[in-house]
Amino acid sequence: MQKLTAQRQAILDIINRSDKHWDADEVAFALKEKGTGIGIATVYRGLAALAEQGLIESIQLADKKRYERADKKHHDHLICTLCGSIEEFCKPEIEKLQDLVAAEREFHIQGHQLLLFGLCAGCKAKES
Amino acid sequence: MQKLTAQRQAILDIINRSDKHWDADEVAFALKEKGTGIGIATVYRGLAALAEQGLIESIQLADKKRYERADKKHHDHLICTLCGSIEEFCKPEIEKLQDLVAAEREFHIQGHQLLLFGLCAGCKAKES
DNA sequence: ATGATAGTGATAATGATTATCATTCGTAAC
DNA sequence: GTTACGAATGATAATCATTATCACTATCAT
Repeated sequence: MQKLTAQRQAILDIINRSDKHWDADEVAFALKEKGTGIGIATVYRGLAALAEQGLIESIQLADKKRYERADKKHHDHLICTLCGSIEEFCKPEIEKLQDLVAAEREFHIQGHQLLLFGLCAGCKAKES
Repeated sequence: MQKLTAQRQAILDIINRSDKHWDADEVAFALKEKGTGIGIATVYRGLAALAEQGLIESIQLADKKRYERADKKHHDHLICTLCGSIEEFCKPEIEKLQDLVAAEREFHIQGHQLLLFGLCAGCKAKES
């Protein structure tokens, strides 16, 4: 019942063209620049729909949601508390341990989110 | 420079008396019930101050922040997407792997947050 | 006492997100 | 082809957690 309309394809296209982690405003701005102006409410609905269909990934930060391409390996995020940059990492061993924990509790995992906060290499250097 | 005022002690007392994960409104309501009415802005400031001092722990959920006692072992959370219940778990092995990842990237970890979403045992049973 | 500093509380403001609602699109049935 | 229905759109209002403002108060050191 969820449709992949022209607007949603435009949103998907924007997100698939880069490795950025986009928020709704950035997507709306990029669309405006491309000439494809889309109402901000439609951008929000489109992002939610695309994420629900698994066509994009979402991560929930403290202040807002961000979206990224889904066509890459699952990964988690390192977030620099100084410059706001977002790095990605992949540790299947962590996921295995998560599954173990869930099994012990008879908990059925639908998803997870692991965020590491701190200073990226660049900001760490500047700090000293 | 951060002071532990009477209001903040009242907030701390509320949180230390249970294993709940409190949001600001719940704390304000509990204080009102206790007869210690405190302005909502003061509750927010108090929670932030106490968390900064390490006297309570905070976890950032999608919609709001919640606070809990700090006087127990570090742990992460299992969140039921149906009933909203929050369970806790502890897996030091996961933390070790996180440190490993950070070391590889020359990233300096200040904190982390691991949330597992899914169905708790109770809701899983009801689902079938 | 006198500042200096931080905290308080009522309330306004912020900012991301969601709801509303009239209109439009796409498709399936007639 | 026209009709009908469900979903989507877009402008805008509303929501809701949180933060800022500001006048006032408490605390503490000189």
